[in-house]
Amino acid sequence: MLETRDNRDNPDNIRDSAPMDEARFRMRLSEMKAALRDKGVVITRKRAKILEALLASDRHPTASEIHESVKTFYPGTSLATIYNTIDILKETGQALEIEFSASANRYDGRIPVSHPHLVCLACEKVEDMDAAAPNAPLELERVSQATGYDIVRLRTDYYGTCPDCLREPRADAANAAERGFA
Amino acid sequence: MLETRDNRDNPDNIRDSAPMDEARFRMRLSEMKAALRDKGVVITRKRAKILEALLASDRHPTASEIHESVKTFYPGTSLATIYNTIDILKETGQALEIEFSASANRYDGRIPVSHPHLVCLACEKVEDMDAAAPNAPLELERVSQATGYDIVRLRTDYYGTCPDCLREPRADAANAAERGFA
DNA sequence: CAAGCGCATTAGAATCATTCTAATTCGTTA
DNA sequence: TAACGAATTAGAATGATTCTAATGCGCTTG
Repeated sequence: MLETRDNRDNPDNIRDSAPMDEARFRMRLSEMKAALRDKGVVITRKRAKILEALLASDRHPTASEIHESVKTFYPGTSLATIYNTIDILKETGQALEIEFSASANRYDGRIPVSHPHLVCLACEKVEDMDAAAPNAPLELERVSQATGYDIVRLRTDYYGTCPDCLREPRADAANAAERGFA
Repeated sequence: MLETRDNRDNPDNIRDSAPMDEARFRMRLSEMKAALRDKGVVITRKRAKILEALLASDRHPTASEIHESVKTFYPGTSLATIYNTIDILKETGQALEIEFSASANRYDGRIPVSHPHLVCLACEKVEDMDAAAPNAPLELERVSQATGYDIVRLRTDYYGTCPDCLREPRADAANAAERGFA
């Protein structure tokens, strides 16, 4: 079930929770594959499905959610394979890990460079926020200068309750389950 | 062993890794205790030591680091007590949890409101960055307006390598151990 | 001072995401 | 077809955190 978009209601909306359109999806997918092949990584059928599952989800999937999705095509797939592939994606800069300790980590393959996220504490969904992204590289440079650190990545997350959960304050667990990865 | 400060070298330095001075330490400590008492929380001797350990560390301690520290005073102390107390601190807004999934979470009792952190990927130390803090509340309001979320917290972390680790690129593990919680 | 109540604390088990290990399978090239 | 290396696997291991059920301690009240 696709998420309803509220963007019409608010012209200044800086949320970006929409599913990718077909063209963008395919472009990003071949971009990822090309980047992997450049590093000598073989794109197996399972790995291809993992990339697709990562891109198809509009809520930043967990390893286990990707696993569920891939298993519908290749039932025997092991969770270890998902983690292996995610590791490669992280190493090659093709996916961003969004760490959570309470629950499972989530992954962003759509926009692998640092950008802000909106995290809903009720349903645990993670949305991209495009607005502030452009100045991120400058920001890294500025902070490196000021601190003496060699800064390589910036994490910016806004935590709160999303509009959907504000509207229907049901049991958190049920709410979260309802939005499960398709 | 105290951390050497490089701040003299750079007047624009926005790092804040110095140990608190005695006066600030005591002020913040009684502030925390007062806040807890206001909520009806009993300040036991163990809990007091936990607060002190949290404030005394200049690298944002983990639960286990706090545990080690408290055990030098009360050897029988259980890790569960540390986690219980941290939970209370989180609930009452007196400590900030900095989540990591790869390793243990770290806690900030010195500045419990959202502010940027510098995270060293080599030695895993976490430093406060004061500079950008003032506009954080405005930022929350702006993002709430734009997204329809009810934003309650902002997390901003800069990841990279700290000046010390850049200078002496030793084995990461040894480096990290060397800076252990005192 | 004694009795009783409730919170604090405990040890250890349970949970859960992630990583590791060692064995097996697959794909490609010779 | 044979052989090699990489991909994949099941299941064990790890490690932080949470849970559970029992015990202890301090405080109040009679």
